[in-house]
Amino acid sequence: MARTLDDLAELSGVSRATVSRVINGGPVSEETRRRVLEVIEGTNYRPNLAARSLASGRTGVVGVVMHVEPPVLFEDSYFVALLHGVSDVLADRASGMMLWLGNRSKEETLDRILGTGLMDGVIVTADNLDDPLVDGLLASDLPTVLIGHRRSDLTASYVDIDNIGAADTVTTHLIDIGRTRIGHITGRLGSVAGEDRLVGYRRAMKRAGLDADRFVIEGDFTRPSAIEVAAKLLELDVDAIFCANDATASGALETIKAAGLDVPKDVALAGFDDLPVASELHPPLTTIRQGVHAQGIESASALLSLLENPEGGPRRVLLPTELVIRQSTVGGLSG
Amino acid sequence: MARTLDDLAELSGVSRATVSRVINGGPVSEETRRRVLEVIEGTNYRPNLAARSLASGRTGVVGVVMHVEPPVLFEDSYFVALLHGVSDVLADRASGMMLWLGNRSKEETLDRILGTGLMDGVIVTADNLDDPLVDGLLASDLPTVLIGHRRSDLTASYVDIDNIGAADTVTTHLIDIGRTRIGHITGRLGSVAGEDRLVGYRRAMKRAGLDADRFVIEGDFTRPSAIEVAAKLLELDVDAIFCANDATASGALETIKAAGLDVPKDVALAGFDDLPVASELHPPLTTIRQGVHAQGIESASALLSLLENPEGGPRRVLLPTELVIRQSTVGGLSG
DNA sequence: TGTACGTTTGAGAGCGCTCTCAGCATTCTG
DNA sequence: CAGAATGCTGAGAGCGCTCTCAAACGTACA
Repeated sequence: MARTLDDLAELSGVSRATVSRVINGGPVSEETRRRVLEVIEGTNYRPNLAARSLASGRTGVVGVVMHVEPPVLFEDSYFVALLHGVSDVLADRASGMMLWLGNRSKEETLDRILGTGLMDGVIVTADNLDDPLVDGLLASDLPTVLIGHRRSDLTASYVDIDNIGAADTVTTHLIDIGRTRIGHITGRLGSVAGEDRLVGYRRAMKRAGLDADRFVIEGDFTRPSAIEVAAKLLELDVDAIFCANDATASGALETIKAAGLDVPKDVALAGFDDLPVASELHPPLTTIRQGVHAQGIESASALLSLLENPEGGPRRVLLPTELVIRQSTVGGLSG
Repeated sequence: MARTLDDLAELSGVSRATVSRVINGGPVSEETRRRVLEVIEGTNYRPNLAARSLASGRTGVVGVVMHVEPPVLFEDSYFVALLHGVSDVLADRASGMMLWLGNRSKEETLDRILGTGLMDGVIVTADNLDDPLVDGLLASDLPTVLIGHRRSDLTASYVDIDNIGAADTVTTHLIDIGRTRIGHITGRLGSVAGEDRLVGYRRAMKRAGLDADRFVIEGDFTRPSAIEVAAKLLELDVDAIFCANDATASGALETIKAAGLDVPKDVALAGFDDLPVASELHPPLTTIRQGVHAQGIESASALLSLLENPEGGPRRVLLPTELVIRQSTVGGLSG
């Protein structure tokens, strides 16, 4: 069984270099190529990635960094959806995907990632305004694509959505259906999405001449925290709540129901993400569809494109969002 | 900046071999070790993993294979929990984790995994009775630990639970509270867990002298399918349903409520897994706690132990399960 | 026929590390 | 005190691949 290029070379009567050319698509005469391919066909030869990497500096392996706390990973299928999109693209075009989760501190994780030196590039979720892991990756010479981005990531490649605009849109929808005492359970403050969605909420409220501060309460993107803080919002007698994501909305709904109130009659409810949970709630949730799977796909494509053509400058993709209106805000709808 | 072992060797006035010994814990005099470590401290030297791998055949990278369809990955936090447990252990003791999902066929995935040749070993979920991916990994020379196992995996290392016993236990619980027309929505048939839980259900029913076939209906571990098939079970006028997992129970609950029936008064309901969703349902779900996170931890530990000491024979771990009784079967309970 | 050029191929020098082997110094044993 | 055992170190041979360089062989043109 042929194990190395030299074995193949001997079997097909050419040099190692020529076999390498056949495998990697270098210039080889048709006849030689055919002969070598025939030999390869007959063996189960697999190139040794370590050797290739050592010689060429490339591995075909891409890193995916999602430095999130376990509870968030569980609670919110956002990351799973993202991962799925990324892996769809990588499975086709890269030879492997290394996953880095939030098991260790960001500093340690950064150190490991750079220390491995086995990846051609990384995709990293940039949730936080202040994030040494993202900073470190951008500062390194490892090609990096961000999912989400901070205003400071001027020269980075990223895939993102317009959080401010989308939050404005959904808040405006609540205003349009006649609500005036509209609460907002924020995402984790300090996170890009959390802060930006708050900005969008404020913008819409102010434009409508409504109080933009009184009904804001801090959440952290998780359902349990929403269950807790939603009660405080109800004490303020709100007639609508815009939640920073669907998991938060699911928690708020729980609290609203427990208080004996009706959605949407007493309190209209809206989320953000449009993950499967949104359509499974009772009533189904009005939310912002942000195409998480698409974000995964786009970020992986951007990274691969960056690797193929490093000279092409940073890749920047801003994906569209869509307001999905369901019965949690407009009760009469079917579906 | 020191980039290679030779750089370090020159800087500290010893040979490359000695520096390598310091880094890898070989026999070196205290003084030399101290001097070399001092030099290393001053640089940000990182060993080149590709070179190390090429020379030693080891990489410190471990593969995790979860060949599941995307909907399942979303629906069921089982896999996320598993991944979390695995990564907790690997983050400490291995240098990286490659993830392989179900983006391609099992044959192709197998080919890629073996082709990469970059992993010291793999952990693979062995869901299916018939699984070419698992067969291929076991037949290869890549050290492999299964999560779940088939009866045919006689010589393999695995981490598993007693599905039959646990299903018997939960079914017996339904019998104990006085139910006689107990339905079962199976997991995906063809899967080890699905089949074994059915066996456990049958065993308990037969022992109690109840009809073990009439109320069995096929599901596939997903919530949507459960919503659909639960209706058929209700037509048979069941007074309890044992669902093959929590996601299935969540779907069944939806259907039972939609039919205007009360849980547990009219229909008692039980699941399997004890994922977060179980305690979030209304009423909270009686289920089998199987410690998914622990399974992840155990499987990773088993693999690392296998890598450290290949002579030690296969590692086999059978984890305990626990019946968790909540209001979906015993209405009067608090909590 | 001679020169120039393009195409195809092979030789060989690494890539950065591990690991064996041998050499030397030192200590222990009888 | 000879000889054996032990501890530490350096030299050097790979691991399997890529990639540059130059050779060899046409072919085209003057």
